[in-house]
Amino acid sequence: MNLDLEAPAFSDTLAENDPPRLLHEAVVDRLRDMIVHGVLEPGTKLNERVLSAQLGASRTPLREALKYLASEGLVELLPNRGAIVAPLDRGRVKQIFAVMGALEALAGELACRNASDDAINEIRALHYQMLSHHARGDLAEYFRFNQEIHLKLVELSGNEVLASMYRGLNANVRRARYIANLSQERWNNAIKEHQQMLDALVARDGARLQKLLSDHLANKLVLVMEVLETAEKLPQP
Amino acid sequence: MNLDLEAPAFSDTLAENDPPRLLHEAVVDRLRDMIVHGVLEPGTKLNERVLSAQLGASRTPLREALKYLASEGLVELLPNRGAIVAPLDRGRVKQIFAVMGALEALAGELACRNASDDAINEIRALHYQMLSHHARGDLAEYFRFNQEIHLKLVELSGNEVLASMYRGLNANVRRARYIANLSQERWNNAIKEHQQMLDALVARDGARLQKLLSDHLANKLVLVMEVLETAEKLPQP
DNA sequence: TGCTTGTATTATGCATACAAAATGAACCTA
DNA sequence: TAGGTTCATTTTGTATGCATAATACAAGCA
Repeated sequence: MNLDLEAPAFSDTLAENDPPRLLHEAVVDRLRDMIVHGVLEPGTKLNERVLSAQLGASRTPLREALKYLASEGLVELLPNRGAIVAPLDRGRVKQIFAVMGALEALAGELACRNASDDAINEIRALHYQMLSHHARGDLAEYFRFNQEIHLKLVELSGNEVLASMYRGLNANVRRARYIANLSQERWNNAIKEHQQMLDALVARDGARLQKLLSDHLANKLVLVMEVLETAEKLPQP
Repeated sequence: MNLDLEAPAFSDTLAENDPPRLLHEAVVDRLRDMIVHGVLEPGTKLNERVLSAQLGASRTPLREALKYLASEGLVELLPNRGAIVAPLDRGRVKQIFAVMGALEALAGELACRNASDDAINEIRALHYQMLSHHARGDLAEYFRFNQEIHLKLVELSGNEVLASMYRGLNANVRRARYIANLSQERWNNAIKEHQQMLDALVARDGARLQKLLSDHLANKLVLVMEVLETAEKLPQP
C-alpha cells in the first residue's frame, strides 16, 4: 500500500523519472538565475561559505557550480581570492552582441528552412501576446515574451549546439537588454522590427529574416551601450 | 651593485604577476588536450580515482575540471555514474560545423576590417609553412598549421568571445577534421581553398572571405561525415 | 595624521572521509 | 542456459578538515 498523501506537493519534481538531479546542477541553475535576473549584480563577490549556506549545499558542489558558470562566462574566478559575478564591460557586450547576431541570423535562416508550420504559428502566438503587453505598457511582461520569441526562434533552427550557445550568451547580456528597452521610442521601433521578422519567418524568407535579425540586434546594441554609458547601477526587472 | 646572476632564472616567473595557476585549471588543460588529441576517445569512461592518480591531483579539483569541460561539451556527466568523453554523433558534428561556419564567416569579415597588415602577413607566413608541409606530404604538420591559420584568423577578428567560442567548438571536432584530410584529392582542394582565402584576406574583401570560409567548412563537413560513416575507430594524429 | 609592519582572522584550495548509488560476481531457480 | 536475487566491492556525490594565501586591523613609528 502506497500512501502518497503528500505526493502531489512533490509530484512536479518526482514525476519525471529522468536522471537524478545532481546538487551542483541545481546550484548552477539557482546561481545562473540569480545572476541573470540581477539579484547578484556584476562584480559581486561570491563568498563560498555564505552562498553554500544560503543554497543549502556544502562548499564542494557550490565550487563545482562556480567552475561550470565560469566556463559559461557568468562568473569570474580570481585565484586564491574567490569568485565574482563577471563584470560586463562595454567591449565584452559589443563582442557578445556581434556573436549573437551571427548566431541568430543563422538560426533564422535554418528556421525558415526547417521549422514546421505549427512551430511558426507558436511564434506568431507569442508575438501577439508580446504586442498585448506592449499595448498595456507592461515592460516586464513584454520583455519576457520578447525573450521567449528569440529563444524559440533559435530553437526552431533545430540546431541544439547553436541554441545552447545562444542561451549562454544571452544569459550574459539579458539584464542589459532589459533596461535598454526603457525608451518608449525605441520600444515602438522594436515592435515594428519584430513584426517584420515575423512576416519574413511566415514567408520563410531566410535571407530577409537573417538581415532583419542582424539589424534588430545591432539596434539593440546601440541602446544597450548607451545605457551602460550612463547607468552603472541597473534597475531590477 | 645589482648582482642578479641567478635572477634570470626567476625573473621569468616573478616578472609576470599574473594570477597563480589553479590545480583544476591545469587539469582542465591536460584533459582537454588528451581528448582533443584522441588519447581519450569519445565514449571513454573517466574514472575519477584513476584519473586523479594519473594527473597527480585529488578528486576534488579533478571533479571541478570535469564540470568545466562538461560546460564546454567535451565531457558528458552521467548522474551517479560518472563522466565520459562526449560521444560525437553525426548530428552533433553537423550542428557544430554549422555554427563554426557562421562564427568563422563573421571572424573573416571582422578580420578584413580590423586586422593589421602585420597580422595578415603572419597568416601569410603560416600559409606558406602549411604549403611546404603539404608539398612534403606531411599530413600531421600540415594539419597543425592549418589549424593555426584558422585559429589565428579567428583571433584577428579582435572578438575574444567569438574566438573562445570557436576554440571550444573546434576542440569538439578537431580529431574528426584531422582524419578527414586523408584523401589526397580533397587535400589538394583544401589547399586551393586556403589560397583563395588568403587572397581575399589580403585584399580585405570581407564578403568574399566570408563565402570562402563558409564553403571551406561545408566541404570539410562532407568529408568528416563520410569518415564518421565508415571509421568508428579513428587513427591517432 | 599618515604610513608601515606585524598579527589575528577569514577565505580559499586541496585532500580526505563518509554515505549512497551502481556495478558485478556468485548463487539460486526455473 | 537464461534470468533473477543477494551481497560484496567499487564508484560516485557530498561533507568536512586542514594548510596556505589573502584580508583586516591594530600597534608602532615618523
